[in-house]
Amino acid sequence: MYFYIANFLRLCYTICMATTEEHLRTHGSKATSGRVELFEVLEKSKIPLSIPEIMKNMGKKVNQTTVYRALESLVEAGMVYRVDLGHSHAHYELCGENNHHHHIVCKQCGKIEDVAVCESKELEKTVLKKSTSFSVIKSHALEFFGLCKQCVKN
Amino acid sequence: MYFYIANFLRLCYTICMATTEEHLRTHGSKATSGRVELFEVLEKSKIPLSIPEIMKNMGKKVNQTTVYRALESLVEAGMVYRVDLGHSHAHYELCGENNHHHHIVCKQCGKIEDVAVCESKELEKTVLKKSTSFSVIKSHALEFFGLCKQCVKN
DNA sequence: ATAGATGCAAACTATTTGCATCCTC
DNA sequence: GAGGATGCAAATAGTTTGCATCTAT
Repeated sequence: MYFYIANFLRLCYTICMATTEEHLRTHGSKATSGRVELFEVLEKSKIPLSIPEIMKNMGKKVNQTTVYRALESLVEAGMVYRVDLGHSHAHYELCGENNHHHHIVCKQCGKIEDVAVCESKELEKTVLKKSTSFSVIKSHALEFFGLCKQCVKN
Repeated sequence: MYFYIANFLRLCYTICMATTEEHLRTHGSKATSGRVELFEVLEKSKIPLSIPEIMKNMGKKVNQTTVYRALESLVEAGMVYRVDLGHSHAHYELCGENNHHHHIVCKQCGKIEDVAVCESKELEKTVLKKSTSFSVIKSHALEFFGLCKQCVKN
């Protein structure tokens, strides 16, 4: 019985690894153990992570420079978003297939919540129509800043 | 004749200074010569400026720390916006009374254009409705990234 | 075999802090 | 006169670069 469960789990793991690795390769990145793990750290997180947070969440010790460079190439390959949350450092987040979203950040405690609202297509069309010197929009950033219920109470 | 023009210009200058100074004071900031000039540098610029750009545009030499601190208090007082354009440093821009707007940035050449599009009120309402843990929205950031016509050609 | 990925050291850039002095109100 | 504003020096944080070595394809 335990044998079968173990086997099943191993299978899951193999499949999961395979898809992550495949995903990296199809986007022109080498599937090194470091990048696979970096990818999975981002995958597990519900909110955008800073560089130190990413490094903390990786089991294996990785060099900071390597993380910067890996993220840079993942961003360029369109697998990762770089998010600016008004702190003076970047946060990173996986580009989900169908979960394009934005964020709302508490100015007091820093809490981050995902926001599903986005009429991106509409917005981008309007912007291009109004713009005099731009003809292509590749992406956009939309973040809200406010107070969470907890902080409003206090 | 020239005398009258000169006088007129002096009057304009005086009025302008007076309003800038008054503006600073009513927002709880002291109207020092440095802050007045910082304010006017931002006022003259059509696009958000970085710290080095601001310092370059100020006639008087000012310390970088002072600029950081002045901007910090102007942002807190709600007179200035801090804008993140995907570079790894902040840009600053005056909050106009009735010209709330956003930006589109060229990924290739860095060109910045203002974008008038914004259904802020609508958006913020929707966001609050959907959010589980937030009840107040103070502000939002919306920037577009793409390619300007010039860069598309090349 | 080769091009990309990594680690280390060091440079560079961005931002913050402490303290003494100055200036506006 | 008091408290905010400034300048200087130095610390801290964030990011980038060069180079030698390693590794996935």
